[in-house]
Amino acid sequence: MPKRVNKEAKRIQIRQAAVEVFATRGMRATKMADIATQAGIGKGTVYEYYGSKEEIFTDAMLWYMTSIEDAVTKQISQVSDPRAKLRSLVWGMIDGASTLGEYIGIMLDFWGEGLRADGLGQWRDVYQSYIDVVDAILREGVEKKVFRNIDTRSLASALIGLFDGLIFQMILFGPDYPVRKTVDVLIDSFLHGGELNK
Amino acid sequence: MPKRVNKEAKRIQIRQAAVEVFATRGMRATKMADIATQAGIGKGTVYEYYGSKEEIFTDAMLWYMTSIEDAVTKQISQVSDPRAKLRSLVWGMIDGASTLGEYIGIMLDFWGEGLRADGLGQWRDVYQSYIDVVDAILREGVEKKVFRNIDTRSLASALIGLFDGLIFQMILFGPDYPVRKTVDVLIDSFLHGGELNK
Amino acid sequence: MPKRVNKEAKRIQIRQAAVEVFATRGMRATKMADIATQAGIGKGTVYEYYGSKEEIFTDAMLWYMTSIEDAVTKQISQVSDPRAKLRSLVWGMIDGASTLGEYIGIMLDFWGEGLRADGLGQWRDVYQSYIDVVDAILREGVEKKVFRNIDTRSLASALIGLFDGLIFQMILFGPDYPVRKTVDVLIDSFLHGGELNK
Amino acid sequence: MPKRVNKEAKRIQIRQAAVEVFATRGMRATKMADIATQAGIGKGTVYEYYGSKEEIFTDAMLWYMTSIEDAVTKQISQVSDPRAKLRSLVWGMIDGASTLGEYIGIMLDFWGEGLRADGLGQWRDVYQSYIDVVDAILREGVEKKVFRNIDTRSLASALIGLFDGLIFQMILFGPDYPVRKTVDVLIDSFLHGGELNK
DNA sequence: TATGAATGAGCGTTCATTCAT
DNA sequence: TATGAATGAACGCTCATTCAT
Repeated sequence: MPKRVNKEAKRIQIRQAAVEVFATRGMRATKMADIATQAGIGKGTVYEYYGSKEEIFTDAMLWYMTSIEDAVTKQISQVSDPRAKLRSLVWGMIDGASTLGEYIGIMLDFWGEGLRADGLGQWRDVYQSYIDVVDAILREGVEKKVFRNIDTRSLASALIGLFDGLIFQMILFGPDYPVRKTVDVLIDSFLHGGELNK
Repeated sequence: MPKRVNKEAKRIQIRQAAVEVFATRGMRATKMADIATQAGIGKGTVYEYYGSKEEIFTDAMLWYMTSIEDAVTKQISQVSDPRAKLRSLVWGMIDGASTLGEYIGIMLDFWGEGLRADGLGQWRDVYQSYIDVVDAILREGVEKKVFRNIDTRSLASALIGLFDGLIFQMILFGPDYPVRKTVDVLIDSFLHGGELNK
Repeated sequence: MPKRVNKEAKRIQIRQAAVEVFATRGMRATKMADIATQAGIGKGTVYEYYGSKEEIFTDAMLWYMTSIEDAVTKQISQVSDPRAKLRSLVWGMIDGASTLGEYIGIMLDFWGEGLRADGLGQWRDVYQSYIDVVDAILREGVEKKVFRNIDTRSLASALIGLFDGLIFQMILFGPDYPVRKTVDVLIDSFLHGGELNK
Repeated sequence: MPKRVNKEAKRIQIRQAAVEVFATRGMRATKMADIATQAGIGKGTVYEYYGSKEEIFTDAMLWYMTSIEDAVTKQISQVSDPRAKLRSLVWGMIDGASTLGEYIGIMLDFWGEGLRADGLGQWRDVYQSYIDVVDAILREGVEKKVFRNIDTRSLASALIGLFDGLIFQMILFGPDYPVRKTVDVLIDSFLHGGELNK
């Protein structure tokens, strides 16, 4: 009988290795040999679990995005007040990305490569799903008369966009970039308005 | 030095051609031959004006970002009220990107490739410059007591991030994405606050 | 030695599976995995019975050629008249190939691959054996004064060559190719001569 | 200005190199690097003239077959008697192949690879063309009452098949194989019939 | 100066074979 | 004995860059 392996576990092992090298060197500069080496297996073995480099990339992307979404969902489930939920949401996203910490650079490739080719559909689904989560919170807030009667869908979209933009600057300016302060300021501005008096 | 002028004109011609193909196919999928063809010159000639594909890419990136900044600066110089300036600023960014319209896909590569390699420094400068412009507007508003006493630097950073995020969604969701409405809602939320009563 | 029998039976099972996939996809395009799957056994098991893909191929080739030879021998043993024997011979070859019917495409690989590498010797032996059979018939005919005093060896070689050429055209032109008519015409021409009067 | 090259001449140079290595090692065992080396050029240069290995192979095949056809056509144009034409035809084919002499082994690949994939159509055309030429000679002989009223089409097909079979044996048995005698015997048998008396 | 023919390092992928179980 | 997971040598093809003209 042949060696028994946990196929799924090995896929994860490879994906993990891939995320590490993708994050460091970028998708294009990452060679299959790099992934194999990082995973501690032979080059050919990678192809027993993934059909192509592209497939690994897509899988890594989905896993990463889903991980963040999970972190977010977990965060917001612990509070009930829409205002707190909103804060919690943004923090969840940031923390989700930060937990995956050193791999955050992989987002660059998600943005750069993920939209080319056929990945667009899945990518759109992931984003739509993000937006839906935020939208739900905002609508709850409006219903509970905690938020003004805003266009929740647009605002949700904007908040997700904001999140991406911040991630980008985290990467651009490095670990010294004060994400947390920036986020706090922004949420505060949103909640209380920036205008002095009207 | 009439030659000098021609030299510069040809560089621009090449850069323009490069932007077009980069935007359509993406940096990695763009071959030097494509750029040469688009520019209507020989493949070898490109190397008389640029040392490498990388150099063309960086130049295109800088030109694109600067173009947007110019559009913004022009927009905001026409109004004086900080609130109007803020709106004008965001609109300027969106319009800047929209004027460059069909090339917006190039942003994906700027994010994906621009930060790898040595372009990071210049990239940071460009962003810092963007943030400075926004910061100036916000500080002016605070000084004029139009805005609350907010952390202008953080907010400026956040607004720039928001802009990037929206550009991304414009690309992701295609021409049907309602950028303008989203932007309006967000600015409105910022100015007047989302919370119902305080 | 009951194991011996099983061993042999499995070799045949594998060879049969190999012939099927070789005929369909061709030797080079056939993967060891295909043969294993077709044989309903594991990939590694194949190596318990054959040392290499090359070895399977050679074995399949020899079996196929021998099968045809057997069909021929059987056919001609049923008649005694040299003329009838000659017809019977050619028909035997054609039928032998046709009985193996759908696998006829495998001949392409026998011709294309069989002569490279070290298979040449065995290949020569097989053909020599074919030629000897035909030669015997012709010599018998000459001795019985049924055929003219021809160079039987050369003619035998030519007839075998003819057979190969027809097989090739059967493959090339597909099932619509009228082998039987062509063969009839040829044998008739040989027996009665093509020239009108001498 | 760039170096001026005779594109067509270089294609021929590459094809020639390809024929040499294909004949020696076989199509599958021939590496693009081998062809390049043989042609005295760089590996990448080959791709300036041919899109793929497959394309080179097809081109070589067509050229080879056409060369033989040309030799045949030339041969038979020099005689007028159908009997002489028939002899001349077969000799033309053999000589055509022999002139291309040491490359005759390439026929193995033509048979083995040429029928797989999409080469089938062209291959069929080439053969049909061969058969047409032979058919014309035979029909002329029948019309001139030199040959019996035979099925010329079938016989033409058979003669072409015979040719292939002989080529095969030339390869199989090597330079000592007496092609010429075999051919002579066969043509003689055809013209005068093998049967002693009727 | 302008060109495009030439180049070869480099990489994704395949698959026959091995071997631990 | 039987298996299939693991492997890495091998190869077709790409394309940025060079340089002879």
